[in-house]
Amino acid sequence: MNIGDVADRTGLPSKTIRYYEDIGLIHPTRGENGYRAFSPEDVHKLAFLSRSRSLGFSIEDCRALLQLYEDRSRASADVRRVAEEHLERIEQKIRELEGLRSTLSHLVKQCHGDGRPNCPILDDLAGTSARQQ
Amino acid sequence: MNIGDVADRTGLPSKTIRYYEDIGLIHPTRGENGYRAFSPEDVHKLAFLSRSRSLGFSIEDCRALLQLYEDRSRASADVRRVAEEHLERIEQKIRELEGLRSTLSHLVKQCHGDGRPNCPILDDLAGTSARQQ
DNA sequence: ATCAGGCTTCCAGTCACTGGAAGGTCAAGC
DNA sequence: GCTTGACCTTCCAGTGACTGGAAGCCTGAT
Repeated sequence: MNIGDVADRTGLPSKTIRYYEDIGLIHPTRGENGYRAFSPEDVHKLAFLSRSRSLGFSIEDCRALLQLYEDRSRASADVRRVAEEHLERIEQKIRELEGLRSTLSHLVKQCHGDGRPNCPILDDLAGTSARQQ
Repeated sequence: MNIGDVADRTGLPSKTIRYYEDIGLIHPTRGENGYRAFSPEDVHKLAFLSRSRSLGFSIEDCRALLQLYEDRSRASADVRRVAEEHLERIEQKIRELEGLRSTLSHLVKQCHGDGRPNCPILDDLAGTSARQQ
């Protein structure tokens, strides 16, 4: 299968698929014309990568997960650990963003947002007012 | 004031301060020895940038906010719009991450995480099981 | 024969820094 | 005066995960 068809099937752009080959995630063979020739396993791996990336796993996590997937004797605890660490990073990020949201929404509410120059948001940024949160 | 003192005062690394000069956010003068000489206004601007960045504003947002801050005749509505757009991006990001958290925590809960190879997480990634969410 | 569209490689750019190398400057101590 | 160590300078390269674009080959249809 050519790269365009694989792109259509997996939802990954051709550019991304070439990039995944560059960094050694997949190893498609080549036809006589120099085109990449993707096997069903290649397509399957790419679908795996597409799903993993859409869940926010880093490329290196994806590499590890793919290796675990291909390792018939792996322990599910290994996979679970990767997923749990990722989940913790996501939860940490959510907490950070919620803090920002709280501060920003306070500031936005305080700003009358009319044509006058006085602005509590700028006052906060400049440190000329007591900080929210 | 030398860059190291400014770094201590603003909490920004020296490298970052030099970078902010490179991209035209600040314009410190130079002493005879070639060292940057930071005025109190420079320090104030850097503190403004430090605070804005810590609230997650992009560098380009910061540039706009700094310009608004220095513009005595600006309308607070302009500032408010920048902040509101940023707030919306943050809320969007939180929603995305909450979706990921939900999917991942389902998967992690389903995985017994012992030494056996059977693993619902990999099954999901490989598309061999019905998807969560 | 020609043309559109798909394929190839390679290079540069994104964002906001960060690390490191190579070298100039300064203040203190001997 | 000399050394030492902590500063400061510039410049280049790397981060993550692509993305855009240029230049050129290949294929299938008209």
